[in-house]
Amino acid sequence: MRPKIPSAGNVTVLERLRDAGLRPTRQRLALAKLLFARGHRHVSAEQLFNEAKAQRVDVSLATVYNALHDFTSKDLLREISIDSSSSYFDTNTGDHHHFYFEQSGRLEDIAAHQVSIAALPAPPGGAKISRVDVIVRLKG
Amino acid sequence: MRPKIPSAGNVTVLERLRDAGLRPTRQRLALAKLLFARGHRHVSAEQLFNEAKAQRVDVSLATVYNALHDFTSKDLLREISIDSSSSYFDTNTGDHHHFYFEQSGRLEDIAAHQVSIAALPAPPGGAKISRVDVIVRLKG
DNA sequence: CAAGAAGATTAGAATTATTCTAAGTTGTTG
DNA sequence: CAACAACTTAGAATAATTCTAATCTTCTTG
Ligand SMILES: [Mn+2]
Ligand SMILES: [Mn+2]
Ligand SMILES: [Zn+2]
Ligand SMILES: [Zn+2]
Repeated sequence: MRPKIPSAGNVTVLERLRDAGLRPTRQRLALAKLLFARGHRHVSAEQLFNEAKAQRVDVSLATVYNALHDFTSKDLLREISIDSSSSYFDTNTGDHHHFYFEQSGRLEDIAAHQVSIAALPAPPGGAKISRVDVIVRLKG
Repeated sequence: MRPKIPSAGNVTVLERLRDAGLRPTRQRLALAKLLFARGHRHVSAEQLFNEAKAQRVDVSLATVYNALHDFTSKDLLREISIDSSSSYFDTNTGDHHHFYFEQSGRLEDIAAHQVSIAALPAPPGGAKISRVDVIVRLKG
């Protein structure tokens, strides 16, 4: 069913998982392929689960959640909470910002260099900044 | 138990509700007082519910949610979703931004004038900006 | 003031995203 | 290959939020 020697398309994904210290299981490979195959994406757990089902990838919802969190903790993904109804996972882990289409719930990247935050007050109590998120909410 | 003629402290809150087109019920008055009595706040539904209980204000959790959403729809509050675990309601509805203490989950205001966003790309498809949120996440 | 209507409250059930549990399976390493 | 840790999973559990439908309150009008 699945090759011992990974087929071409899997190689990069497999290495990516190994480099991150994650075992390249069938489930993780399939999910990583869906996530990283082409371009950057913003997906919810439910969305990814449905994509997997559509492609006959047999994986449980618990595993989708586990994988998303594992990938996030290894910096292969970034978790975004904008809409209280569910989290999004962003395959773009670099420095960037977002347009948020309020009516559809869709996210679109804004390259970091397109936004310039000229001034920011010093964090209280000498705290360290872990990241600055700019969310441009769009109506209609 | 409760005065027919509102006591001094209630007057402003009562007017605020009426001006917003909301009936000043006992529950809304009590919650509005907790919310707006002093300074700006960022509270969750559960937090507000607990404060009400602590002050012997008899109000159901459903009413707390109803009031928070009613107030939000009348622009007396703003809803913020940062942490996927629950929503915050912000009594500061003016233009401003936030520090977010990742470990405690606390929010602190940053005055709008303290942040300057020099450049922003035009929204795709001619969409209109409804608001720009800057969230400075603080670790530790 | 006395309806009556519109609006608000509420207990408790329902919903839903997410997490947990515990048992079985698989990947890695020597 | 053996042994162990890591992973997957069905299904139960959790927790924030919403819904339902019955009961109150507030407001308006005569
Ligand atoms: Mn999470
Ligand atoms: Mn809401
Ligand atoms: Zn992104
Ligand atoms: Zn605020």
